[in-house]
Amino acid sequence: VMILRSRFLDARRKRRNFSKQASEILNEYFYSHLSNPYPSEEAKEELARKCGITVSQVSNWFGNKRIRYKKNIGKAQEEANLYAAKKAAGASPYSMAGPPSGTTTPM
Amino acid sequence: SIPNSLMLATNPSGGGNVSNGLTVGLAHVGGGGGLSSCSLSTTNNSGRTNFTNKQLTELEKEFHFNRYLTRARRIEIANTLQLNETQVKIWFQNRRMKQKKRVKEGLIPADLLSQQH
DNA sequence: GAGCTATGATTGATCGGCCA
DNA sequence: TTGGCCGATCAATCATAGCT
Repeated sequence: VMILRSRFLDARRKRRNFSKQASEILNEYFYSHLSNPYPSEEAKEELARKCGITVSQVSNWFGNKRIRYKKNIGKAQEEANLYAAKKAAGASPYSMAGPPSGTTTPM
Repeated sequence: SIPNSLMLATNPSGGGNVSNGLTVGLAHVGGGGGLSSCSLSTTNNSGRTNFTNKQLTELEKEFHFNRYLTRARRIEIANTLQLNETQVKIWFQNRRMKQKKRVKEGLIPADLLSQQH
């Protein structure tokens, strides 16, 4: 693991956490599409635009989210419930076009 | 009936890292001093190869010379770097995708995609 | 400031689809 | 039918952000 490689200018070193609003938008989409958390290219573009990040960043976010959700479903369940409740309350200021296809108990 | 569910680690377009038989070079991630300047790559427990700095440098050099490899050149590079043909092929494939992504994000000039030596 | 967790990015490798 | 490439994704890991 001492592989240092020539990554001195690795972008990872300059990362910034996404804004809270962006995270809300992404999580909202993720948890409302739990049965198929794979946004299309178009959906990614829309998410990127709404979040103020790049499509690649949206892809990275979903890639990380899917893996980490799987690794700790129990912990994530809490978050899932949170977004499920938000959705149920209709308080979705960041709604996306297109039909949600998720439930809270898939995966 | 839920092909795209994350359940059971299935996904729509493949992926996944079912450990394969790739075991080029040393078959273990050295604990302490394994600096990447060593010429032999190492493979971790998940089957992922850790290319050495030397291997990466040579691959990059070759890529900048030509984004696509002929079969003959691939074999040559594989032998030189002590990697197998598939690893070299996949590395170039991933490298092209990486370059494409960077061009798309405006990080590097688009004309690189059409350069051919 | 140390220690630990959360999180965005990178990358070797896999999978399905397409094409010569 | 075969092999290479593309596009998307996985999974592990890196490096930093952020909280205690």
